Amino acid sequence: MYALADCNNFFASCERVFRPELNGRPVIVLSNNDGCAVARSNEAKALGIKMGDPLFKISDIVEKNNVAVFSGNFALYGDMSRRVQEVLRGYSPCIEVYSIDEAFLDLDGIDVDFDAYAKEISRECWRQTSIPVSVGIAPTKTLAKIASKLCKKYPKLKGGCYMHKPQDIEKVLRKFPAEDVWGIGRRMMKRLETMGVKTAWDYVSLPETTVRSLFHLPGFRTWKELKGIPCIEMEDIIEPRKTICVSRSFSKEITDRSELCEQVANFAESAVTKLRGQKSIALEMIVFAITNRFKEYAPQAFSSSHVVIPDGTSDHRVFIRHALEGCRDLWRPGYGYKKAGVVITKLVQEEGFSHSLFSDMEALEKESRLSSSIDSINKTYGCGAVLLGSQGTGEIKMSREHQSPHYTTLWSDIPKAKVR
DNA sequence: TCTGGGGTCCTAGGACCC
DNA sequence: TCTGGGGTCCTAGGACCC
Repeated sequence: MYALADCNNFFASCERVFRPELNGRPVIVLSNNDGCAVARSNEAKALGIKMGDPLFKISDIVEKNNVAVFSGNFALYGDMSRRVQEVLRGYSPCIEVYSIDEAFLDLDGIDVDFDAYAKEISRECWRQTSIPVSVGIAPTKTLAKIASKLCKKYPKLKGGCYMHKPQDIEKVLRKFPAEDVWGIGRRMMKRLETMGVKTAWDYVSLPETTVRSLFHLPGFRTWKELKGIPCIEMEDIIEPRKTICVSRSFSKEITDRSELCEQVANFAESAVTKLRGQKSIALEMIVFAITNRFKEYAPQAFSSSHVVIPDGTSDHRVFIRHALEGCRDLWRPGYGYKKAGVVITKLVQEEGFSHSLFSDMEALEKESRLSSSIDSINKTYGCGAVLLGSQGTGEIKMSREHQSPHYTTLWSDIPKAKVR
């Protein structure tokens, strides 16, 4: 059996933990730059606010209904996520953190009343973190996902749902929209519609040969999982990332090359910090900058530069130097760049990596010590405590007008309690 | 005025090998 | 006239996820 624990309206719920007066009031959380709604409380969903709606398009609804609006506060969400994971670890020795707000638990070898177990996990998450969590338990990951969605729909399930009898599963799948199944995306749904497939049960009822030929291996796996045959395994060991990307949209378009370079230096610094965090070495990267795709009449550009790092590096200064070369190379005058980023496309593990025969090992050693010092200072005093000159002030040009305090990650923002 | 960010996997096709 | 057979690796593009 597998459990899926999914935090309800996660970012919005995080904001409510420290602002309990917002319970009952619609809450939305915005993407970077205060662009789109990326999380909505149930009340906000009921108002018709959709995932990804740009704020300026829903400003009427927001004002009329006194919606509480927050800029994304990812330090807070990351920390709350970690707290929920801690609780979950108490319920299975094997957990896979699938995303910031979801985790799978392998329940193999655990012999309990699973329905009660699911409800207990949910209750305990709430008790320890004040985050509402839906827990679905079923014979496959795909079915566990569906079970957890049922919890959100039916409050009487008290946050936990165990689904395992074939006749129960059939009953659920007959009513469950195919497009809400994990693994069935928009493109696939379009094809399914033309075949008359509307529910998960319709999909399961397709012949195996049809599924395999039209939807290949991924679609076939989903089909089997819905039938109760597990074929998506637990990925409980954290593997190093195969690509690392840091990109942002700017609040204002950038038309000056040195300004763009400064931003790219900051993205590169952030990327190299992630790289070092997983003990990898970068061999290639792509630096890109794009214009505002929504401005139909403005000249459009997707400028990018492919940078090869011959000896590989995980050094702050060397990496940023290469990123800046890329940035200068891709720059085209006459465009207003709205977004840019750095993607590390080829990386290898530091362990076992051999430098080129002609590398200056002494210089490398020196650089490596400097890089480690940068890491430890920034770790102790916070990201951006030490910067390279090319990063300017270290700030990314973004608007964040509605950000909540860093309640759990900054000493200065810890809530104060008065004793009377 | 204003529109997010970061990943993974699979497949087909080309290059190259013997 | 007639032109093999089997591999691997890499990449781009498409699909999916949150």
